[in-house]
Amino acid sequence: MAVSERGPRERMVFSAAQLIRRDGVASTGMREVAAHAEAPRGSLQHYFPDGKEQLVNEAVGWAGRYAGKRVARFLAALPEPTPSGLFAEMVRQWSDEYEAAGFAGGCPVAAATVDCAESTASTREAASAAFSTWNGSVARALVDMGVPKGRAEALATLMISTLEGAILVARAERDVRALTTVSRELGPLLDAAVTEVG
Amino acid sequence: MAVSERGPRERMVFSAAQLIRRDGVASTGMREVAAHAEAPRGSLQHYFPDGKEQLVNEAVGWAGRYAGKRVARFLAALPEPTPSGLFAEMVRQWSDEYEAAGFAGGCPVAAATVDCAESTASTREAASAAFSTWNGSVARALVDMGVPKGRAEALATLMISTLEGAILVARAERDVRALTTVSRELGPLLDAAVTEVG
DNA sequence: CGACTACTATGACCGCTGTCATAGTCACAG
DNA sequence: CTGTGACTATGACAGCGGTCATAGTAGTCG
Repeated sequence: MAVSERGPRERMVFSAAQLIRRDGVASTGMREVAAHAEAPRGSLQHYFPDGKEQLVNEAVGWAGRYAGKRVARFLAALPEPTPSGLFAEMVRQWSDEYEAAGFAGGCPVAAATVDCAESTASTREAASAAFSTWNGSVARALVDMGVPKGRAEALATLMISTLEGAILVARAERDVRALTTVSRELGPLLDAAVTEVG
Repeated sequence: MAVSERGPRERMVFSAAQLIRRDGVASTGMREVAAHAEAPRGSLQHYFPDGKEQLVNEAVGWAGRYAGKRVARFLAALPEPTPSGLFAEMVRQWSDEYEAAGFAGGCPVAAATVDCAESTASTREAASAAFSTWNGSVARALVDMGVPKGRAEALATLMISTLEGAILVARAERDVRALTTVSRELGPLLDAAVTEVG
């Protein structure tokens, strides 16, 4: 974790995302974020004058953009891109992390949704935007593989929903079983969407 | 919400589940639970001597058993039980609630996992047990429909993961789109598991 | 009656939270 | 030098969190 790179502001956003994904929004303190980012406490009110809400929203936005960009990298890593291959990569990112580093963290967007959907409108909107960004990336990738546009949007939603749920179950069970299972079971359905046209 | 029925202890567990699913574990106060259950504050330490942790764990356990029992009721409501029909009912429970009462609440087990998986071991175990109970119910139903046992377990995990994720996305977007989408897209795959054998 | 248990009722405590106020440092412009 | 902006550094504050201590009531058993 190259925390020392980049400016203190970005470090704090990044640290916030990390801590939120581990402990949830409510249990993550501002002081804790500053300490984790090795940033001065006073910088919090300087860079984030709207307080915790602003910091959390930026962390969620960052996570959404990160997930979107990952899709492109997954595609590049695949010898020949297929929907099931993409989904397997998306899932593998998580199972790899869990097996290598333990089940400490989940998805920060999910955490923000659970903790803030009803209490903090702006954060709910940030989470919605994050899912939308991510969904767009995945759908675009599917279209490039030959899936019709409307169907691609639907399958992207299915992939993201299933992945999010499997992350949740895996973390509760401290076992990657759910992740490997959904990857295996969903694969054929996804590939069928491209072959059925050709 | 027939809160006044049953004893105060059960009411508090029930109220805890309701508040947790709306605001998350960390943002739900003990005093708030007592007030919501119209129970005396002093009863908290009487019925739950191990404090919040115990109350949360019981709420999670209650939710798991509730979800398990719902499966049987869904089956009874179906003219002829099919995997896709069961999944559609499970999803519909949520989309109906969201359309009728708004997007205030998510799944309490998901909330407990997000907020406590890393911080509170016993709650993580309770969540794991809840998922296991639920998974068992769904898998058993699939077996009764003619799905081979091993496959039934896997499909149950897929159904639950997908549903949990779709709940999350729907709540963030304040739109049942994700729910209806996954129900439609996953249906054929689920039914294929029973017909492919016969 | 007394005793004992189940449950209720409050008040106090400490720790932590997000936020604000104030003052300080530092680099650089005029 | 003065000043001006960006950033840092603390201290204080009010509010709320879960928990403990203590005392009270109600009902029941012996």
